[in-house]
Amino acid sequence: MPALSRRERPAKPALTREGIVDAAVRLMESEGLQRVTMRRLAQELDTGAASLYVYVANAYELHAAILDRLLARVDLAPAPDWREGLHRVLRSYADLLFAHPSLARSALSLRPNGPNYLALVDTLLGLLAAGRVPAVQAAWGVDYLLQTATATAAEHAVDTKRDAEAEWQQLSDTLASASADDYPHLHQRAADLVSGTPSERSYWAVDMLINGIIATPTPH
Amino acid sequence: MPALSRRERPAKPALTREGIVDAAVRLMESEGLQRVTMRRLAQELDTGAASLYVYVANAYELHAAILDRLLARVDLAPAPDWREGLHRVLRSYADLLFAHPSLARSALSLRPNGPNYLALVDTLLGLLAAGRVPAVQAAWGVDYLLQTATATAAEHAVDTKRDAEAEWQQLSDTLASASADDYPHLHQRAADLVSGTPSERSYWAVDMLINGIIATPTPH
DNA sequence: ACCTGAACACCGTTCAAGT
DNA sequence: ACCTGAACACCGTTCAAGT
Repeated sequence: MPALSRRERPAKPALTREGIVDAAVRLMESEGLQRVTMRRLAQELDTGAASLYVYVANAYELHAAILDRLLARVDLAPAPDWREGLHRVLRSYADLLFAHPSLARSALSLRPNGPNYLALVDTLLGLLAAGRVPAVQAAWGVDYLLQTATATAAEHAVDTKRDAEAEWQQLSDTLASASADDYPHLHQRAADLVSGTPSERSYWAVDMLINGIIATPTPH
Repeated sequence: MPALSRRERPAKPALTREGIVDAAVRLMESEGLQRVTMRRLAQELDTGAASLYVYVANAYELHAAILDRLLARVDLAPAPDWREGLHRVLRSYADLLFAHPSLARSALSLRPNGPNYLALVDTLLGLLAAGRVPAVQAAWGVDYLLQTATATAAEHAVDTKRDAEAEWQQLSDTLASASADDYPHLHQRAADLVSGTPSERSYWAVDMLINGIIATPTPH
């Protein structure tokens, strides 16, 4: 009874790049980026993997498009103060990546250049300009502000198959038991290396980067 | 003629964790980390993939062991001056990752804790102590010094299947043509965002981080 | 104890053949 | 122009059966 089965489900929508990326974002949010494969996504769209290649060059480009789409959710709202504004924007960006660990792990090699990424960079540049940071220092600094936020999210986004708690414990133990002879400085500061909460460290890192950017002139 | 063929090649050496990691490093250096799969490595060792699981928990652990082994090559030799020492050690570390792009891409999520990693951290802590950087700031700072070096190497280590030149050109073009209305700061500083050579930027980044670490007290 | 082949459940990408 | 099935060349991991 093809007529009936046709009425049971809406007609298969035509493939478009838009629709493919939409489905990819939904699949990423429900199953993680590692499940957003050409084959799995095609299955979701009720077609074959080969069909997607009309709209998407390869799996990498698909993943980059997902990140681009998600960056729309970063909160760029103005803050009372430029330094506070930097903290807020970068925390919003980091939170987004933390909420999508599998994406975070790929974000460093996915170099987005869509409108949402541009808006993010523009906002950060504006905030640094408001803080009277010299132009070139600000431009170079923005890269490292975003890179640190991305890398921190990526580091904390451990594969679901790995035991993050166990790995952390292992590192703590290794540091705590480091021999004073072989590793004198490590031995002395083992506790400091693992001190602070993740959010204390992130906040400190942003301040540290801002201070460094302000204090360090670029060559020529 | 089994006797002959046995003499043609040396007897198949017994499997050991050591031997497996050795072979993995060789394979990584010749074909890239993406080729260091359980199956491909097993083939290299003239056995089946399943045999490796006696010595290695999984593919991730194997990759981490490779990184650990490679960190032995980082140059930790003393420098005339603590700041210069930091520059040298971090450049040596970054050069190592640059020389192995596929490893660089994975290095951020591979959290090594072998003796070579400990020696690297110990050396960085010692250099910061020589610079009279307060203990906790130094301990937190070391993480970001290594993270930035790793992330920079990872960013520049584009997949061989992708066209790094084309992607860079694309980003440059996007920045250069950013509308002054939508992205006022970006439009104004487009040139600054892509200025400087990679090594100028890396050197600046290390200075910037050192200055930030010195200038930023940790909470409590 | 260690090693193996075979199996399970997957990948990205290409391409000739269809509509 | 777009879509498809099938193929090619791969993956990680498990497990029963052997030595």
